[in-house]
Amino acid sequence: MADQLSRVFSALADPTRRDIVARLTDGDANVSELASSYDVSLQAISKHLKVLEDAGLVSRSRDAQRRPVHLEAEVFDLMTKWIERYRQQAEERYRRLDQLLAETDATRSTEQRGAS
Amino acid sequence: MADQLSRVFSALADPTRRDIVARLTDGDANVSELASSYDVSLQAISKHLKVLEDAGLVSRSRDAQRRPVHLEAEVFDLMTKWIERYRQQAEERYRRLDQLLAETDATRSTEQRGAS
DNA sequence: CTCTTATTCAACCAAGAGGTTGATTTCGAC
DNA sequence: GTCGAAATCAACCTCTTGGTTGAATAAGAG
Repeated sequence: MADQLSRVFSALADPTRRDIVARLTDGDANVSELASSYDVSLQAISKHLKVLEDAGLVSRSRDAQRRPVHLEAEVFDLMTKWIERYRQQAEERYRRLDQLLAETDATRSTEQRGAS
Repeated sequence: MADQLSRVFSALADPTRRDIVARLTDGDANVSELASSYDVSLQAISKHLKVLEDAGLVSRSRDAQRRPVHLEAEVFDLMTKWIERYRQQAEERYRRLDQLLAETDATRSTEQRGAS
């Protein structure tokens, strides 16, 4: 479908799916266990889990008829890396801007330059 | 529409919009400047910017006919907080599990307890 | 085997997303 | 005032999404 980062962000754009993720930090759970918390059908939750699985956010094993859902924490790093990169770049830019503004007066008298 | 967290995740689920965000870390840009980088219409980019603005990821000021787009870094914190909370909880859970497994032998002889 | 439980598959539907093109607004330049 | 550039609005189209219900599959329990 799309790249993984898109799938991860897209998966977490839904409140029900974010709630499922939150729930899974307390431990693995079956589809029906998860479904009991929401007022949508079991099939709807099954679909949500497929989306989370495709994004790599959860994995599913097998225990008789049950399919325990397990949270995969590693994928969060992918997002964190993306976010932090741009957040830091943005902050860096503000920092440089502040510095530039602060230097405006000072530099005028001494007249020194340095390429970024 | 939806809660802000949903809007933010949803906004970043699109590769073009993520690219726009990346582009904006280099500095503000007009709609047409941004649009020139992509092979979709200006109107499509205008729509993308509206989505980013509704999510609080960018803001737009006015400079004659131009509408400079500015990246708002603060909103990233909202996501980071959400992600970190569950990532840490998940890691915490693994840590406790490891500890539990490690204690299984040791505790058997000394028999001491402590509620978490 | 048959029954029951857990889950998925399939078909369908309404609403939303992302794209298009054409018209309209907003402002500076002439 | 008129022209042109920048951007948005509006109508439309197609594909996706999140939901439904009903049937099918998988696997333990009787």
